[in-house]
Amino acid sequence: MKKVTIRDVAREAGVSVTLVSFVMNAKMGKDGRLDCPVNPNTAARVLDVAKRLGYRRNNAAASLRSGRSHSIAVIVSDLANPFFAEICRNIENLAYNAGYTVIFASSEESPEKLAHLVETMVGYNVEGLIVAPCLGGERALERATSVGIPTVLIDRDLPGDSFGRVLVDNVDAGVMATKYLFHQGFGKIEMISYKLGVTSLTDREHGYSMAMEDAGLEDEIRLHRIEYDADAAKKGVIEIFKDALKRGTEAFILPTKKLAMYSFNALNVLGLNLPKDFSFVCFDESDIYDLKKPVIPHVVQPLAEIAEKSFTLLRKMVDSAATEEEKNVTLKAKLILGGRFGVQPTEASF
Amino acid sequence: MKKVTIRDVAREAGVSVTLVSFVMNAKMGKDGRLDCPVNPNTAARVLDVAKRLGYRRNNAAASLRSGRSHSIAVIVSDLANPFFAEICRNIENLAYNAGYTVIFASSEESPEKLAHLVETMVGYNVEGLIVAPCLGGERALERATSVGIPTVLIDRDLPGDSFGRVLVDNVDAGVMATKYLFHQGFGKIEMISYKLGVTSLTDREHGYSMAMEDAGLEDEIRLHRIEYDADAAKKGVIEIFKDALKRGTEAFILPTKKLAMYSFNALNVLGLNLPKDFSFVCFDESDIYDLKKPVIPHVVQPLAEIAEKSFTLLRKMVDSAATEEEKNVTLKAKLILGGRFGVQPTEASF
DNA sequence: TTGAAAGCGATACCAC
DNA sequence: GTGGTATCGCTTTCAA
Repeated sequence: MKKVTIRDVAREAGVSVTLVSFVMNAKMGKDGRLDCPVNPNTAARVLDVAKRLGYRRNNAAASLRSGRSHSIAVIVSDLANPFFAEICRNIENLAYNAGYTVIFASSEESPEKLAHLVETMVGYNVEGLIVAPCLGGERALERATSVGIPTVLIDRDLPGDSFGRVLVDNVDAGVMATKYLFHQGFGKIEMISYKLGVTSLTDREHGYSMAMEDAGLEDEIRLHRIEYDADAAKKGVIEIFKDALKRGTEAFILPTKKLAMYSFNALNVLGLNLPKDFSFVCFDESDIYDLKKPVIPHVVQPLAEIAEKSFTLLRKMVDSAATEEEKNVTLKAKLILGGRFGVQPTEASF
Repeated sequence: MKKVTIRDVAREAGVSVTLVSFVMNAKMGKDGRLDCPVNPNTAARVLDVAKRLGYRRNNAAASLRSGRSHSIAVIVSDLANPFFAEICRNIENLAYNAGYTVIFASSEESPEKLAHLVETMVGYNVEGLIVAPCLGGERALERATSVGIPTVLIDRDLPGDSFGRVLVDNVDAGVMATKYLFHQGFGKIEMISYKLGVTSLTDREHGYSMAMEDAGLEDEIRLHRIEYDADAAKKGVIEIFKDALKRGTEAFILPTKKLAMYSFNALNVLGLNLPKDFSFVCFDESDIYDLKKPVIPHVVQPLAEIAEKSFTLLRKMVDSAATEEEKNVTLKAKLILGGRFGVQPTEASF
C-alpha cells in the first residue's frame, strides 16, 4: 500500500527530482540512454533505486502537468459484436506497442450515451477518439473535435469535415459479390436486405443493382427489404425462398451475417440445400461459412487494416500532420473463396 | 481548443473555487442538490455559468488530488474472443452505469505483457482490476494487490489468497455433459481434449471421468488428449473418429469451441452425419450449434453473470467490504438444448 | 550534467 | 454557507 514518488527516488539516489524525471522518461536508443542529458552512471543509479523502491509513475500527475495523457478512446456501438471486437483487439495492440493506453466503450446505438461517453473521455484528456458512430452522433462528436480532440470515424460515415474517416467501399463490395455470381454463370441473382436505411447496407444494395444493370440484367434485379425484427425477418426470408423456388432464382446475396443466418434457417425449414437449390454470397464471418470446403463465398471487411489505418491516421491528426486527403481513407472489402483440397481459402477480386 | 477551469467558473460566477468544486461534485437527490452544503441559488448560478463556459472537470487533476480515479481495468487474454468480448461488454455497461470508466487490454497469454499492463494500470491509478489471467501471471497480479489494487480473477484460477475469484464449476460442466448423454441412452462416450493442462480443461475432463465411474462405466472412459496446434489437432480428430467408428463410439464431448470445429471438419472429411454416426455435446457458442433445430447440445458459461459478479465483487473489495467467503464465487455452467417446433432452446440441468 | 522552483487543475482542510 | 490555501506528483523552464 506504499506510495513511492519521484521525490523518494531522488532522495534515496541523492539526486534532484529533475534528474529522476529525465531518467524515467528516457527512451532506450540502440545502446543506452539517448534523449536524456544525464550522466550514464547517475542514470543507472537512479534506475536501480527506482526499481528497488518499486517506483511507478503517477500518470494522473504526469498528465496534469504535461497535458498529454498517452491514451485514446475507442467507442463502438457494441463491444461484443465480433466485427468490432476484432477491430478493438487490433487497435489495442497497436496502441500498446506505441505506448498508448486505450479506453473502450459501447455507445449501444444511443446518441445520448455517446454524448456522455465523449464528455467522459474529454475529461480523461484522451488524445484522440476512434468512433464507430451511431445515427445522430454528430453533435456529440463535434463537441470532441471542437475542444481539439482529433476524431476518426470507422464503419459508418457522418457529416462533418472535422473528422478523419476510415471506411470500407460497400458499393464495391456489392458489385464484387454480384460479379462473382456472374462469373459462376448465374444471372437470376437476388439480394435480401433490411428496410432500415443505414449507408453500409444501402451502398451494398446499390453495388448489386449497378452490377446487374451493367450486365444488362436490370429486369432480374430483385431487392427484398425485410423487417429488422428477428422473428419477422426469419419469416420474411422463408417466404422469399418459397417464391424464389417458383421463380427459378439461382443465387442470393446476403449483405449481413444475420441475414445469412436467417437464410440458413430458411433452408433448413424448407429442406433445401445450398449448392443444389441456391447459391449464396454472404457477408462478414461465421463458423458456418467455413464448415465445409470450399467455404461459402463471403465478403469480409479488412478488420486489421481498419484498425491499423484508423490508429495511424489518429496519430497523424494528434500531431496535426494529416492532410485533408489523408483524412479520408477508403478500404476495399475482400471476397473469400475456396479452401478445397487442403488449400486455405483465399481472397479474390472481381 | 479553449480550456475552462474551475477558476474561470468561480470568477465568472463570483464565488470561490471551493463552491464550484462542491457544486460540480454534487449528486442529484430526488429533487435538488443534496450532499452539498451550498445555497441552491448559488448552486444554480454556478451550474449555469459552468454550462455557458463549457466547463469540464479535468480528471487527471481530480484523480491526482483525491487519489480516486473512478476507473477500473479489465485484462483478458484476447479481446476478440467472443467469450471475453461478451464479458467485457457487460462489465463496461455495469461500470458505465456506476460512473466508472474501464480500460481494456489483452495480455495475449504473455506473462510479460500482463506484467507491463499491470504496471500501466497501476500508473493510471485504476481502483481495481478484473483479470482473466494467463499462465504464470501470478507474480504480475500480486504486484497489483501488493500496492493495494483489488484484483478479481475470472475464467482461470491462480494461486494466491489476495485475489477475489469468480469462476465457473468446470467439473460440474463435465459431469453435466456426460450425464446428459447417459440420459439420451448412451454409454460409449468419449472426450477429446488438449494436452495442455489448463484447469478449465482438466476440470471438465475430471467431471467426465467422475460421471463415467459413478455410472459404472470406467472401462468405457476414453479421454483423448491431442496437440493444441491447429493442423495437428485437425488430423488428430480425424484419426480418432476413424477408430471410433470401429469401436462403436456413440458420443463425443468436445470441451472447447475449437475442438468442436475440428470435429465438424472431421465429420465432413469422413462423410459422417451428426445424429446418425455420433452424438456431440459441445462447449461455448457457435453459429453452427444453432444451425438446425434441435440445437446441438452445448454447455455455455454464464457470461453476463460472470461480468456482474466480478464487478460487484470488485466494488466490494474496493470498499474493503468483501469477506473471504464473498471473495470466492463459483458459478454453474448451463447446458443448452432443444429449440424444436418454434420453441426457443432452453437450459437444462443434469 | 545537474538542480531549484514554478505551476498543471482539482480537492481537502480549516477558518470565517 | 462560503472562501483561502496547502497540497497531490510530476514536467518544465531556467540557471548554475
